[in-house]
Amino acid sequence: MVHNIDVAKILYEVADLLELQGVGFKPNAYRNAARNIESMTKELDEYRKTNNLRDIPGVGEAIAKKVEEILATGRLHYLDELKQQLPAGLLQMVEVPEIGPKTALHLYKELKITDVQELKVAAEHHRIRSLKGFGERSEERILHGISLLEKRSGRMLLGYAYPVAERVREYVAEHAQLKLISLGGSLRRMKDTIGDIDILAGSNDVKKVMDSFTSYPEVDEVVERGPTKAVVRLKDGTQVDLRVVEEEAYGAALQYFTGSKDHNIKLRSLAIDKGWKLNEYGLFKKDLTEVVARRTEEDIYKALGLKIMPPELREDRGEIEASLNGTLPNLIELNDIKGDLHVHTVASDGNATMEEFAWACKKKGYEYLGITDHSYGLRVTDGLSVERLRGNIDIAHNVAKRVDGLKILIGAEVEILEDGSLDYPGDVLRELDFVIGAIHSKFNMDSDAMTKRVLTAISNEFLTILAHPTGRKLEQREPYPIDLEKVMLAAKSAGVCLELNAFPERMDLNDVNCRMAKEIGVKIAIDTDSHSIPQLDYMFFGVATARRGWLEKEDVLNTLSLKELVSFLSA
DNA sequence: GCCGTTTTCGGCCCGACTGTTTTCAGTCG
Repeated sequence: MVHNIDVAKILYEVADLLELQGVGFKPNAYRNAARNIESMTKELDEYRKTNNLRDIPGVGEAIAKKVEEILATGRLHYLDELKQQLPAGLLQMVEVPEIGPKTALHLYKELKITDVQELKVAAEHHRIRSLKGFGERSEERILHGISLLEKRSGRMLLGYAYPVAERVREYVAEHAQLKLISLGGSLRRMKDTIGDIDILAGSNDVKKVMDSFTSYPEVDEVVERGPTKAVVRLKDGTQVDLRVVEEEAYGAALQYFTGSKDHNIKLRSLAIDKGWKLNEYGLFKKDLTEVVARRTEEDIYKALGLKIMPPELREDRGEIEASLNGTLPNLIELNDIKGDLHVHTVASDGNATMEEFAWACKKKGYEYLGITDHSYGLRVTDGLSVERLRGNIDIAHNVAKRVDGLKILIGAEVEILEDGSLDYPGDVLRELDFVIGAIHSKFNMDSDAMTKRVLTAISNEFLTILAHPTGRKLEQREPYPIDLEKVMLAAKSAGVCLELNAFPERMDLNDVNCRMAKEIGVKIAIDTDSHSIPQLDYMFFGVATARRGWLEKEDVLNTLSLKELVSFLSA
């Protein structure tokens, strides 16, 4: 089966190639369609049975036809044609910072440069400076860009970028004595991966802010410094952008720099409908003489007839429409979480004891903690034999005597074997408070087989939670092929929960899949999969991802009180 | 290529910064 994400991928590629050819507007049309398809909560294959593909925003006659072809064949003839018209290496050239589609095409036409390697040689031999519009500095920049590209290993994970960004923000706040300073961009929207760090400051002393920023001890290179904007690169390669606006316009700027781009475009068209104009300095009457709103984000949204919405929702996935008709979700908050149901102790591959975890969770104000060491089948993690698993139960009894006010639930993260059976026999599983099932091996089964494997596990009467349901590892491993909709429908009728695993590399289910789960009506358990005490804090990012998936408190298992949870588990 | 209650053509978000230029094109977000 062809998944939505495969269709989107092809459409994105078409967009990139068209852009390279200098075609105007079409690339955006393809990208828009791809984005909307990517964020759909129903598979296209299913969707088109009851709807017209053209009902999808951004999909018209031409793209609908192409989507049909992709769904039928998994390929797109048009894309193959485009690929033949230009060398594939040009797409990589565009990845080099400072090289865009115009430059790449120009270099190809004038100097027959077809990939990054040839670009590097040409710059080193000073063959580029002879072109009109290029000079010595251009060659330096290109070489610098290539070296950065070689060093750069994709996007940063939210869980790791966030603390880095917070440290910069706090440093500048302290040194420039700022009150108005915030993270912006995809980091503020809590996307699971981050391209660079955006920080926004509101101050009427720009120089002081800029100086503080560029003097941050971790800064390796000041890439750019203008009157309102500076860009630095930290020693670890992270790029940080800072914008400074006057205090009066902070709200408008924060709204603008939080994005997303598509969210902002839609807001701007709302402004245009009212005869206004929206930019990072405020919401204005058309001739820019009169300010409608700009001091706070709330003012901006209110003036446009909207309720202010959490940054996590601002992806143009229906939040503006929901705000207009008063159906914005009341998103789950970190405080709603009453416990963590997926942690590994020293018994398997964790590095803290059950008691250490218990004290840490009690300190967080949790009501319960689920211990889930690995089962025997996962040897690399020193998975527990039945005997050692029973040892865990004894440990729990002892810890319970010392840590009062926190209920320890003994579970296990049990391997889902190739045939879908679980790694402990039923009479052992019966002794546990709950059971997490997970796949850690044999990832390369085809979609039908993998789906069947998971459906078999779901039909096991002892399974409580399906861990990291797609098996993806961000920047490392694609999700394994699986029919998630079938899995969710089965989980719903079996009363099994799906996990939102908050470990930064996993973040699985992702935001879009969480929303699909909500629509189908499957409960989500947000777990950290902690192997050490500090990792318990990943809950913050798990909740953020749940919020991006429009989840409310009642959609999440571990917002239940202990009493409610116990009754759920015994049902 | 898409879209629409200023609609079936003619728009398509908007501004900062840089380098190579004397007024702007390209990139980026």
